[in-house]
Amino acid sequence: MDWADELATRVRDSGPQVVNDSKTPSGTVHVGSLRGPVILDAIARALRANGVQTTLLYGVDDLDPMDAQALLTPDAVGHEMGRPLAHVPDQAGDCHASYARHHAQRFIDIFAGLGIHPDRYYWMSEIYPTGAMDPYIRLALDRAAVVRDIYRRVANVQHPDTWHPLGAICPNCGKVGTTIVTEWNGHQVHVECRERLVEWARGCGFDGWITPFGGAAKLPWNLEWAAQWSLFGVTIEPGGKDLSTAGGSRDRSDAIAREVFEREPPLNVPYEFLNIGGRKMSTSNGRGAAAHTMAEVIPPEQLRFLFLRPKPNHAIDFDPDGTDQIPRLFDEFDKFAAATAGREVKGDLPPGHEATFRYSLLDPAADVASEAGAFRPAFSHLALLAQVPGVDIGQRAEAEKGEPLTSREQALLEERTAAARGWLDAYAPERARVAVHEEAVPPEAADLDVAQRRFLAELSVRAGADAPASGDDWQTLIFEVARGVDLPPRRAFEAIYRAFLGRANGPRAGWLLASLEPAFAVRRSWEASGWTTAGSPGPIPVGG
RNA sequence: GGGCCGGUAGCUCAGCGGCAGAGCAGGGGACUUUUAAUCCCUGUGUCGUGGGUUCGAAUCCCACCCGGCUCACCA
Repeated sequence: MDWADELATRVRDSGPQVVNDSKTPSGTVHVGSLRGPVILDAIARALRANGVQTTLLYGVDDLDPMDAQALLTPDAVGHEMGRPLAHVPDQAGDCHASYARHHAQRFIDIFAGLGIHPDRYYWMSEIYPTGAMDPYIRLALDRAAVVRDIYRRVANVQHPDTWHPLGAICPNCGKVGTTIVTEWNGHQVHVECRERLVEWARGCGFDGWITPFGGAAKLPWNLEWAAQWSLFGVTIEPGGKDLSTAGGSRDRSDAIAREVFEREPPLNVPYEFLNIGGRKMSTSNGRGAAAHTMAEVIPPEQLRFLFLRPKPNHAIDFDPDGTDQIPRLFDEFDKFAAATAGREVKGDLPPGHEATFRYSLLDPAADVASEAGAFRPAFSHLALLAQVPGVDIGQRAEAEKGEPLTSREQALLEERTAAARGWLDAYAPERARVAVHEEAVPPEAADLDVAQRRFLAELSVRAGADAPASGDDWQTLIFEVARGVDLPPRRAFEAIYRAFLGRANGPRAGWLLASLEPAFAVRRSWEASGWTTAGSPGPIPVGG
């Protein structure tokens, strides 16, 4: 991801930078909408790494009108639709001051979990009453004709000549989505709260003059955006493709910044979205897409990595459902970590891979070398171990590493194990699942050759006699018996996997068998061997 | 209709003027404690199509085809 560092180099000599983004807290968030904030954070980190004094701002546009009734209780729809989000009561009733606070807080909590810590959150519902927006409101009203011209020219939207760029909050019903300003006399605006201005909310019919300052009115979206740039001195602001399209919101706000507020707009970093399975992300496209599920399965650093690895203007096609994309994401992350730690890695690495790793870390101040060098067991291996009862994953990881895990590595292991379990629950393809076929000998056992069947028969007899109790006991026995019948260990293990799991490979066989009912282990070995008490190998009684 | 992104090996993608690449999957082999481990070997693909520029094009230019997203009301 050299793009962030390139950007930083580009603005290095332009003085302090203010990076900004803002969001309307209209409701729930899906994973894809986190790409913007992650990019925002990476830009801020890259600027700081390049010695640029940087302020990271995040705004909550909570004076925007409530326009989604899905999250309102039915009796609240009529009264609340069209009112500023900050004035709508919290529907969840969990002690937030408003609907906007509730949703914004949930969003902010996600930020923190992803290592995103803006220097300041600002709330438009708090900014307007201070009068800070008044100069911009005045400018917008004075230059209403210019604004109308911009809409016509840039966005091909023709407003009536009486239209003024201001959203007054109706002094009678408190709604902002239903009002229209038709006149401005330099002190006051003429407001009409129309019953049917929009389909989604009802106006009260108010008609009169109000003073539009100090929180009595808000600027419409495109003007508010441009005014924020002026108010906060924003120099960089990434924008999703929904805004950054030609003739779209960003173009309009850019023109407004230049022609109405007379300020050069900030540098845009347009970014693409995250698609699920080549389709637009939504909670309805399958079990795979739900945001909370995704967050359970992908730890924060891998989620950051997912967003930061591709260039911002490349769409991310993520399809975790029934695929190995999540294990691959971990493998790729581990590869970047290994490379950053200076270890030899297979295959190619994109330019700037060290930066990608660094900016994927949760803690901006983390010791990159130590993080990169930390032991991380392979995700797919964990997913396998997680399916075997009685396995001590911590012990296994330690054995693999060859020395005790540090406390950090212990934490990584736990996080990753939880992710693996979540993946198995929600997304994993059938071939990644391991299940003991309890009912009958799996069909895959039919492929066993005579030597393997002999091994299973012998194993059954010996296990019946020795009663191995632990995984180690079983493991030793397996090797012993294999040696006894002159079968290479690899083929011996394959025989066990086919007989019990119906597949050619699996988790450590000794521990697998130790986790089963001893009588069952003995019986199944015998059944799958096709041996009879008479001692001759007959056909294997294969079941479903 | 406008905009953006993509179309390179079975899959995921890198390469973006100089001999078509990697990972994974697949195939073959080695390994007597190996556990989807490790190691070695294995890639003949109209680089979406058609033109053009160039000594040389997957790469630059033009046109087109296909796929996806997005904007065309508000935010």
